[in-house]
Amino acid sequence: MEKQTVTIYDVAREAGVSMATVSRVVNGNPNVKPATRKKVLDVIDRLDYRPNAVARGLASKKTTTVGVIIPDVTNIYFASLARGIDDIAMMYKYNIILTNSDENSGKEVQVLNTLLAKQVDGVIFMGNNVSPELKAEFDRSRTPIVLAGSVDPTNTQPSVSIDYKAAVHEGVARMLKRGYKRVAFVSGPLDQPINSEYRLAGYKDALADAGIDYDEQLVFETDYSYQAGYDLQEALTAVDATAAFVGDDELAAGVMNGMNDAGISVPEQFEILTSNDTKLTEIVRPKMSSITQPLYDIGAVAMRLLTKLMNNEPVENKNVLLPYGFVKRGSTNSNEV
Amino acid sequence: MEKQTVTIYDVAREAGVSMATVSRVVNGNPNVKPATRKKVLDVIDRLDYRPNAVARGLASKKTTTVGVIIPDVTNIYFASLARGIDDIAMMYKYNIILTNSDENSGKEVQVLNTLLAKQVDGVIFMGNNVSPELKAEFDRSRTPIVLAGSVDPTNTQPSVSIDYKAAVHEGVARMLKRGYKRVAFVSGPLDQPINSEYRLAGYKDALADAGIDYDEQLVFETDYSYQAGYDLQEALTAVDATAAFVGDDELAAGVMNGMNDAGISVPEQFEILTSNDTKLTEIVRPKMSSITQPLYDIGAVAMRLLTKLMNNEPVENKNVLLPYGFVKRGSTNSNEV
DNA sequence: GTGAAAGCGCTAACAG
DNA sequence: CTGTTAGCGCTTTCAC
Repeated sequence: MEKQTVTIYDVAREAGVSMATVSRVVNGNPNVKPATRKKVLDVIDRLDYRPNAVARGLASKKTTTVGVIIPDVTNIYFASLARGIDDIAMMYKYNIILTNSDENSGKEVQVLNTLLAKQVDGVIFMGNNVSPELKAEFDRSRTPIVLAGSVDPTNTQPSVSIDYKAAVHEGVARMLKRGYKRVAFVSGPLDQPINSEYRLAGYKDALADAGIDYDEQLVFETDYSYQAGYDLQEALTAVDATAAFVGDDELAAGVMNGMNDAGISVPEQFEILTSNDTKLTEIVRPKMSSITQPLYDIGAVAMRLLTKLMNNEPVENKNVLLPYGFVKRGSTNSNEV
Repeated sequence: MEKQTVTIYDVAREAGVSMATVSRVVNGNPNVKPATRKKVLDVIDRLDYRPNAVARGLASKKTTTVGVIIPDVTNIYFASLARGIDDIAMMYKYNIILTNSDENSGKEVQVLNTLLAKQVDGVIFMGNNVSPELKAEFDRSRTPIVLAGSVDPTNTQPSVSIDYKAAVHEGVARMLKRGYKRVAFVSGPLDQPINSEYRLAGYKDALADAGIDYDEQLVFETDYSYQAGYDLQEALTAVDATAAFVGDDELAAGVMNGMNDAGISVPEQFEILTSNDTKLTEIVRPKMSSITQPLYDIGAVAMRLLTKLMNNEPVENKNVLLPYGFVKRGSTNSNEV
């Protein structure tokens, strides 16, 4: 498996200079006479020399690669963040080692360890449940780790996300204000803080504001799949829900299709407000009203934050909250979302 | 940036053995007395030693990481393949460096080079247009490279995909047989061989079989976006197309929604057959009939093939074609797809 | 079964 | 502006 044949020695010899000089021109060190620089560059070109990044990493203790832990690339929400991450990473000359975790705590810990073993300069973690073991690893690591589109209630780790609680609070409040008294809350697993401590909390706040009693029957905990949403129709109608806030777009699309297919038309007989404003919201019919959030930017800003951390640059705010908003589309009735 | 503090020396000293022995136990070399193995393992555990993969890579010339070039993670089709790739990679203890190329030839070449500089053990390339420059890099590289869900007409590179030409041929033939004489062909850029030399060729074959003249007016070349499909409605009706084969699901969703929103109902007045059978086909209304292909498996098999190539294992067939099929859903009329 | 020693290819002082 | 010299942390013969 000869991947690399020509080394820095070869070009040094060919160019009649020392390897230190070759290293300098390769690294753009200005302390090289233009003439010798050109000479070296020519040899590099002729020999098709390509610096071995592994050797470089060993000597410099920097690999210019960052690890990215993602629940599932196949989920458009996370994929959108990943795209933002990769673009900024590339901009700053970093590469990304991407690994799917399936939100499995054991896998997350294991994956983090192999990333650290590979000496990544930093890691971006996406996932909604930072288990105690994972948290312990985070704390132990001297490598910067930032959370993207994810929250850890302890707020002890750098992160980039939106104010989920406030967003849901406001979104549900708007539905309530329009007279929907039986607004269901549909989300992924409630053992994920993002669902329980943020979204559900926001939902409860909205209820409280409106003077409506919290009814546990209206809370539906499922997994994030389309099918799970689709299958919710019966349960939803059984409790006379007339609207729903849903924590994930694919899940919401399932709920909507399930309702419509059962003859309960959205939005006339049932309103839906979803959470992530992914392109899915535009593709389904009716289009879904949604909380809006800058998906790409969450990833991009997280990566940018990470670059600062990796370079020990000062960071004013380690827990950045990006702005959210609302779009009114076909799954809700009012003309003000 | 002290990422790593304890080295193999430390554990060797602590355990009272040589670093060679530590290396042996770490690598599962059987030539170590159980007693010393245990002793070493204990120290490793106590010191929380984690082998430095970079040093390992330099010494062994293997990094256990493979590069993956993907057009865009945000595209559900490619993301599905990527998931298959990562799962199998993980199974074989490899990690993935993922980079988006946007199908930009210059970027692809550049990205491939940085991957090779990072000494990846292999690379998986997804992309539908292997430019001459890229091809030259492929040929020059001694690192195995396999194409996944992509084709290179020269068939000179290992690859895993389906028989696009035959699939389209058969799909269009079925529509034709049902009396749709004006079947449009909608695809991404025709400078991509997958669209011109495979899909369009299959379309033409079907036409020829049915004794229908090829009408260039029915061929629509766009980009792969939802919006591009949506905007096609006028052009499609202008040429009296009564059905369409579409080369991408998101694009197809656009075409379908564009038609329906314009009052031309699918499938009653316009049939649509799409290509990738991603989950999008189930989420839209009506659901879309599609060519089926084992997305996850294409990625998985490609990665498996790559592992063999990386280990110099014999490979019977370097260009594997996985089976395709058809699903009849709501966007076509017949009861036999 | 275990140790000593020579690199892997490059960066980073330190001289000059 | 350029060369010398140590390593970086680990794998891998080659002896014993």
